[in-house]
Amino acid sequence: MPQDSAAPPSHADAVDRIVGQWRRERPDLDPSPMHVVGRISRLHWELDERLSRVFERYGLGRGEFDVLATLRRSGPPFELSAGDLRGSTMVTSGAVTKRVDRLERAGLVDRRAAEDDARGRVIRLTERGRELIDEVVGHHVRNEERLLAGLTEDERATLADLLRKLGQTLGNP
Amino acid sequence: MPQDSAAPPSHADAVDRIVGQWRRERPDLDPSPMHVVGRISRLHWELDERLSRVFERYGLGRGEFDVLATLRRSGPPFELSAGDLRGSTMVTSGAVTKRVDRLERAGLVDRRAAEDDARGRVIRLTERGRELIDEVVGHHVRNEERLLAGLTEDERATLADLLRKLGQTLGNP
DNA sequence: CTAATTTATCTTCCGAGGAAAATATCTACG
DNA sequence: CGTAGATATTTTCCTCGGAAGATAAATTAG
Repeated sequence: MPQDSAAPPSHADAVDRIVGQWRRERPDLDPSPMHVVGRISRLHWELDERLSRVFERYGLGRGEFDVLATLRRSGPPFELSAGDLRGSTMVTSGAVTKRVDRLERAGLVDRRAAEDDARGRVIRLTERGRELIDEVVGHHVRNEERLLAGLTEDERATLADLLRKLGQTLGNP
Repeated sequence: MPQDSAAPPSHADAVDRIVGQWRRERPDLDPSPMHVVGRISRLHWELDERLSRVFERYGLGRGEFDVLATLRRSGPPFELSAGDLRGSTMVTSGAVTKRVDRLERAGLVDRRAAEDDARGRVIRLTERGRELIDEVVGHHVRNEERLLAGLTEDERATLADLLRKLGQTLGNP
């Protein structure tokens, strides 16, 4: 008896079960895209959960970490405009304002008017902010490394390439 | 001149640029896990954005869609306890209560006491709810299909397998 | 059988971020 | 130069979901 292409893999996960339910209930639909889309969604949820634990240990939320990390990796003098931060962090301008508010209150960044454009504001890591993010990022990447430890080097590379391609072709076949 | 394993791919994306920044700023760290983790995060964001558009066209948010879809794919009689819904949708019990509140107000589900356990509540799709979710799900899977159109069948299968494996080994190497 | 514990759901309070309006400033054009 | 329209950021109001406590009912211990 030949293999059925719809046969579940040897170790089914929650997404396989969901796809199976849809096949049974709606045989007119092809739910196979969920194998990719649903897993990205679930993995994001689980990763976020685990990565947040590290941030919390330092009194940071995901949003604050993102801002600090964006400033840090931009290099000296560790400053960016609010608009730059919005572009890097994929949130609205209002959210950037509030994230920076919290970080400013905590003494991790400061704000000043831009020299050339009085509408603009320059957000800069303070010394404390730089020290903190440098420490957190170390824990963060080691945490990520640990989470990926179940995949071989080759698998990670293949996965990264496919995800890159998906991101670049999303909706543009 | 041999290839440098750190050389960026021909078509770098935002994550490649971020990893490059970290390599420059923190050469003591290995930011390569971000190639996978960072892309899952970004893809989730973009997918959520695009998938939500379909839900909005039917006056639904992601949360409401999740509940309706979970009830629908569970099969006749399209009813589950609040606890079952919590397990499937990865939110807290309070969030389930509120999602169901909204759906109940919209006449898409109804709630009744469980027969065997007076603490329990049974949430069931109404006729309108079933009709609506059946229509939305069709659009939804076609939307997902379109979003994945840039990947070949083989690439999708490989991607799905790697994501499944990652989910199953997360933090358990 | 009664009291303590556990379980299922809901309620209350709060924080994060989105949408859109409000401000302040810059740029262009007549 | 002066005003209309763009642009950068902040403010206001609102929704969603989390955390933790409240309720009510089931289960278990004695």
